[in-house]
Amino acid sequence: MASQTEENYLKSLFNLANDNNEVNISELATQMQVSMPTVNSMVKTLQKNGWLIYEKYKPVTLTPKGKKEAALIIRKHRLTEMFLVNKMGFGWEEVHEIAEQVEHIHAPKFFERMDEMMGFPTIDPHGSPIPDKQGRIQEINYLSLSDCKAGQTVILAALTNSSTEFLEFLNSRNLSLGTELKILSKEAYDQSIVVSYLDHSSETLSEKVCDKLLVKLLE
Amino acid sequence: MASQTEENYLKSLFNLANDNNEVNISELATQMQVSMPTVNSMVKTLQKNGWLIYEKYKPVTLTPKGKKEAALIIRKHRLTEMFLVNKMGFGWEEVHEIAEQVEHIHAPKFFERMDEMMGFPTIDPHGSPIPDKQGRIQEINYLSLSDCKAGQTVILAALTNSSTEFLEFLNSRNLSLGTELKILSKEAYDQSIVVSYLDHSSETLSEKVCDKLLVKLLE
DNA sequence: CAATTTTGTTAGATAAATCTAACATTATAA
DNA sequence: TTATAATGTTAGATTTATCTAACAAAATTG
Ligand SMILES: [Mn+2]
Ligand SMILES: [Mn+2]
Ligand SMILES: [Mn+2]
Ligand SMILES: [Mn+2]
Repeated sequence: MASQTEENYLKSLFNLANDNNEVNISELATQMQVSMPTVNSMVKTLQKNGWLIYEKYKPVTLTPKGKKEAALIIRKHRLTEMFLVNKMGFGWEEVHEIAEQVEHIHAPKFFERMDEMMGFPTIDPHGSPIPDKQGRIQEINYLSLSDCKAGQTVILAALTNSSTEFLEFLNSRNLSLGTELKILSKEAYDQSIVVSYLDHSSETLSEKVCDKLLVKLLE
Repeated sequence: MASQTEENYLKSLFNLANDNNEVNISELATQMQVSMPTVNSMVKTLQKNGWLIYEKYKPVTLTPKGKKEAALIIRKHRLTEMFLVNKMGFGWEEVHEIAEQVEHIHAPKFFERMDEMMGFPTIDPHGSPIPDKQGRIQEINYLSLSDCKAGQTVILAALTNSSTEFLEFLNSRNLSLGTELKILSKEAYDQSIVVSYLDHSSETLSEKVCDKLLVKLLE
């Protein structure tokens, strides 16, 4: 069984993996907020325990076992976030920190009950997919709002970043998942987009914001 | 902030404390399932951090700060157990192991929401009192079923032991908190008691079982 | 009270997870 | 293509939580 520390490394490895499933030591060090020697020694441990493949001076790669374990921790994280929002009344900006701790609890029934009580949700409160019990993730290909054009109507479906600050910004504008946005115009100079939704007849969203909003095109 | 390990020591210290608030190193070692030298070194650490008073060859004593911290961890444990039973449909025999992990989560709002959702319960699923937010415990003086006499009617209110095995024994006899028991007779030889309750017209409970059943006398 | 048992301490070792300083390799760029 | 920068490794130290072996103090008992 992976330690809590190892579990956090596995999650980061899973999230950082590129198209070749590779992760560099330096990226991992940055992500985990530890020094490179710490990562170097940890990847040796993780390899010894069968979670990843490591060769000197090469990027590391999760084994299938490591990938599944990571996905199952992410499953616990996202189920917890959804439970906190749907069953306990938390805001989507409050749940990440709590889930970061709850994800390490070893009690399959606890998470199965959450899952059942919520009717087996497939996405978390930020629109990210919840891996299934086998650790499989259904990847959905949303469009970034930045790539949309004036005249289109879209539905806010997910976020590429779920920091508390960004979520609080969205709260301040009454933006939540499922909101239908009409794109009124797009400014060529700074790529900002003007949208209307609900009782907001005209709201300007900067490129920085639009990049982080994933949407479904209506039709 | 106490480490998870320190938190578990604080809980054990709280539970083992005698009338003079003292705990012996050997008791603590047994309870924590570690060696005496391990406890010896840990109590020095706990003293250094202000959780207890330690003098060579003397039993240790929690400081008020240590006592409060312990009570607040026990509060999280018992709130969790109650939440698992009342809001998530777990049996009273399934919740201790999960609560043992959840009690270490640092997220005051999480436990406050549980508390709110349950309407501020004062006892856990095994009848033990839930300390308040200040770490104060309301001690209730129940009677042991062993000390009751034939002819008396009592209500099962709490347990002195909540091991899974004992809880499963109680389940098998349909005994749960709140059950009204009529004491039909008491065997002088082995102190066993014959009771009737619900649709059980005559059930014999050994002294070993009666010792662990805490009851309220009806009038 | 002296012998024995129980309880507690010290010393020294180990494993996990981290660090800094120094060095090595690989990648980038002048 | 060599100098420089970026990335990665090694060595050695630290902290936390644990252990066993050896010893010391306190309590119990004959
Ligand atoms: Mn999250
Ligand atoms: Mn985590
Ligand atoms: Mn319990
Ligand atoms: Mn615990």
